[in-house]
Amino acid sequence: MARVLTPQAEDFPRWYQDVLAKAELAENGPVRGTMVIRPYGYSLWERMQSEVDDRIKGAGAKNAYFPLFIPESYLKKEAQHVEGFSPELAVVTIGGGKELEEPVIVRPTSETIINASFAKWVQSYRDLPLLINQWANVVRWELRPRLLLRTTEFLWQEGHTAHATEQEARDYARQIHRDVYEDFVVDVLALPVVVGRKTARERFAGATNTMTMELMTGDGKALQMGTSHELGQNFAKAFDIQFLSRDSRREYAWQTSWGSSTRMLGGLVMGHGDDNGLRVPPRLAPVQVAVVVIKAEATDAAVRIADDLRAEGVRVELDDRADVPFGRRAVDWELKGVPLRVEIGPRDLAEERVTLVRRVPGTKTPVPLAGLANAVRVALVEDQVALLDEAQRKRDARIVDVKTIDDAAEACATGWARLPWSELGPEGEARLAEHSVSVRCLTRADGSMPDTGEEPDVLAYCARAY
RNA sequence: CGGGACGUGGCGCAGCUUGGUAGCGCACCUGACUGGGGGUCAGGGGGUCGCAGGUUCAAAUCCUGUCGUCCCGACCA
Repeated sequence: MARVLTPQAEDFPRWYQDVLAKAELAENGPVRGTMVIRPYGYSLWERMQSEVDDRIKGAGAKNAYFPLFIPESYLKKEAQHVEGFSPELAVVTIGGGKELEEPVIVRPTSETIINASFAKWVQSYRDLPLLINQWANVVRWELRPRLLLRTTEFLWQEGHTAHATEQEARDYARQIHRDVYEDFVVDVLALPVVVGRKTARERFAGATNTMTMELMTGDGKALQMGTSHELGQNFAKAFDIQFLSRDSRREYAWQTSWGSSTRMLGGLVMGHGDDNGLRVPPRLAPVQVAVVVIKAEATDAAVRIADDLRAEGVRVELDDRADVPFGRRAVDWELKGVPLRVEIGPRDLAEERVTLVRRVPGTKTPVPLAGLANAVRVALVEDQVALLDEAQRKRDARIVDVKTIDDAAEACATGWARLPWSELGPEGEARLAEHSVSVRCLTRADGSMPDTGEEPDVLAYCARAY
């Protein structure tokens, strides 16, 4: 078979687009930077939503919905926030055929509109903590869109919370980052992310602290997979979110916000794709096993096998398209990254077996019918682990420890650089920016999250970013 | 906004230098044979060559203008 995809560093974006198209995940929309998510891509997103939503609820937050349109004046209430977002806003000036008295913004994020509600909802310490999450689409008119990685419109989840104390807000932001984001990305997506703290330069507009997860892409760049912010009292003061404390004093709430988006779908492709298309980790896969009928006469047997696997709790799709050549169908499932294929044809039937094809190790072995359920169960577990291990090995091999800024800039041509933050500092960070290299995050030497930006001995991960 | 390319069936492209009535691959439709990794054969549909003006007997091709898109840089979940 001809090799159709080649993820070489120099044409990685091109390869990425090919995977998206050939695996039927997504394509560009008619307006620059917008996207069409195809049904298969959306089924992956639905699985992500479901897994993330479970974890969010596990952290005690509840889902709600707020308006798409935000009055322009709301954005302006928090000075850093408006400064950070104003270049990329989509503004509506006409409604119902008439010029609007006040333009409305299509939400780029919902801190302002949600906090306007919070101001009404929060009166007493008994109303806290207030833990809200929203699944929504948002619009940011970016200068350089890239399908799924940075689109003008994207789907995401954004959490917004208010707490009585700074410590409680800080703890909650960390809890979300660890128990929702890191847990999901590592355990379900099988993507090895570096978790750390943003420098002041890279912080979210309006936040006092931003925590991030950074993924290394196939071309050695960095992709931010999700962020959690401590907002301090910045928005509480701007929107007047005050409550009466236990000792009857008026206090401003302490807040957090946190988000993860359809970019994770792009990250999945970037992190696990290979020359033959996408590879989907079994825990995420909407289709874990494709049961492929080779010739029509095997259809009845295939239906039974599919039903048996479903009864075992496996997500199965039957492919009985006898009018499409077998080779075409095999390649289709491979491009889509479905973890396992169970192929069944006359030869298998004659010997009471099936052929089990595994996407991750690329093996193809005959399995007796009686042992299929077990073989599937084992393969799904092993291949989940194998994907994470492989991605981690590749990543670690391209992280270079350096001493100087020049060495860091050079290392970032092909991978990531790691050096003590004390060697770099804000000045070094600015110099790296001239090479299009940014400090992705700061971690302690043991990989854990620093408590403050001023801790000594923290390490800086530097890379070119998407 | 600075630098560089490109606009030709649904997608990807050739043709332009040297004007002569538009072609290839993929996809699509019909039929047959097939089927254990993008299969074969035969037949078929679809484009006023981004737009406007000019030169010419004749323009996808030459000239002028215009619109749009993409890539590299600053921004970013």
